[in-house]
Amino acid sequence: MSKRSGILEFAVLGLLRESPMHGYELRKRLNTSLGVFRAFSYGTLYPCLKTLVTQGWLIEETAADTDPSAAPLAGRRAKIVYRLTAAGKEHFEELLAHSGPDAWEDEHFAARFAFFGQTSKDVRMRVLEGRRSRLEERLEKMRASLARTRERLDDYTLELQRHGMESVEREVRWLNELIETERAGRSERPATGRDHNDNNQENGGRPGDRGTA
Amino acid sequence: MSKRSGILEFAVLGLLRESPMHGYELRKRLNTSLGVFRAFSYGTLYPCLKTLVTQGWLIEETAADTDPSAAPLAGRRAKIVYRLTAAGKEHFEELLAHSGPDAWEDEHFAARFAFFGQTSKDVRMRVLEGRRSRLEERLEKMRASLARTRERLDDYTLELQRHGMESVEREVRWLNELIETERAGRSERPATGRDHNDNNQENGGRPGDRGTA
DNA sequence: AATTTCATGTAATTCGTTACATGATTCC
DNA sequence: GGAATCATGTAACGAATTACATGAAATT
Repeated sequence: MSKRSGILEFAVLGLLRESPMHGYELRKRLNTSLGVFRAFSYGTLYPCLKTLVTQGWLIEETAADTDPSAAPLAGRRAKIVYRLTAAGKEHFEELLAHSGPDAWEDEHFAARFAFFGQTSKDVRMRVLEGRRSRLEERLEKMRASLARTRERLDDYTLELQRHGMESVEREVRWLNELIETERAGRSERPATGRDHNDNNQENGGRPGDRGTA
Repeated sequence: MSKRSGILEFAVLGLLRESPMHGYELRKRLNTSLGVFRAFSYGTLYPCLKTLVTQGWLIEETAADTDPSAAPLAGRRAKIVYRLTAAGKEHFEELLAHSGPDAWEDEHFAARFAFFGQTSKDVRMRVLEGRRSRLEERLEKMRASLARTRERLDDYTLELQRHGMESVEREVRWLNELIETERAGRSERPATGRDHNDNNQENGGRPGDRGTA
C-alpha cells in the first residue's frame, strides 16, 4: 500500500546504493549533502525504512551480523544498518530511468539531479529539458497574470512578483548551461554494471564548466 | 480549535481587507497576484473560510443582502461573498504586527511581504532583517557542510549545492537592497486609520528602486 | 557523575490534496 | 442545446511534523 512519497524513498535508495548506513546517519546526509532544499524528520524516515524493508528493497543488519568480532572495534556502535538488496538496486535503477512529468517539479527535480551521477545521459537530458519547459510554462503564466493585474497591485506585491520571476529566469539560464554542457560531451555512463566508485572524472570541473575554452 | 495554517488564514484576511470577494475569486487571487509561490485548492480554501466565519472574522453575504435591487445587474452573480468584520480587521492588524521567528520562514515570509503595503515601517524592518539573518544562518550551515564533505561528493551533487547557495546569496542581496531603501526613507503609514486605497505613492518606483539619485 | 550526542521509535496532529458530487451562467 | 467556465462543497486519503518515550555511548 501507498507511495511513500516517491522523493524520500528515492533519496534513501540512492544514498544506500553508495554505502550501507543506519537511520540517524541517513537522515543527516538527507539534510546536508543532498538536502539543501528539503529536511526530513525521524518520524518520517524510520517508518519509511520499515516499509522499504517490507518490500524487500532493504535489509536490516545489526553490526554483529556481518562481522561478529570486528563489530565492537568500529568507532561507534551502529544499531541497525540498512543495506540495499539486489531487488532494491534494481528498483532504484527503474526509478532512475523514469523521466515522467512528476520528475520536473521543484523538489522532485532536485532529488533527481542529486543522483545524476548514476543516471544515463539520455535520461539526464530528458529531465533537464523537461524541467526547463516546465519553468518556461510557469514564466508564461506569470507574465500573463502580471500583464493583467499590473495596475491594481501595490509596489511591494509587484516587487515580489518581479523577484519571483527573476528567480525562475535565473534557473532557466542555469538549465541552459547544463544542457549545453551535456550536449557538448559528457560520456554515457549507463547506471548499471561497474562499481559506483569509478566516478566520471573525464571532465574535472563542475557540470556547468566549459573548461578553459 | 486549531491554527488553520496561519499562512492561508493570513492571506485570506489580507485579501478580503482590500475588498469583499467570494471563494472562487479569492482562490484565483491567492494563486496569481499573491501566490507565485503557493497554490491552494478549494478543498483547503472553503473549509478555511467556514472556520473564519465561525470565529467571527468574516461574514457571509449573498449578493442580495447588501443591495437587493442592484444585485442582478452586476456582471455575474456572486453566490457567497465574504466580508471582513471589524473583529476580523482587528485580528489581521494583530497578525500584521507580529514579527516572530515563524515570520521569516520561506513561505511565511513571502505572505508577509505581499502585505507590506499595510504594514508599519518598523515591523517591515524587523521582518526583512529577521529574514536576512535567517538566510545568513542557513548560508553558514551550507558552507560548513560543504567544507566537511566536499571531496566525497560527485560533480552533480556539488553543482546542486553551489546553485542552492547562490540562490540564497542572491536573496540576501535582494534583502540588502530592500532594507537600504526602507532606511532611506519610505514613510510610516501605520496600517490603521485611513482607507486602504490611498496607497503610498510618495515613492513611485518599485521598493528596490533608489529613484534617479 | 552529568551532559551531550547518538540512536530508534510511536501516537497524535496538522496541513493540504484528489476525487467526487452538484449545479448555475455564459458563450457559441 | 451543448461546452466551457464559474461556483461551492465533502469525504477519503496522503505526506510529513511535533511531541513524546526510551536508552546507549561519548565527552567533560
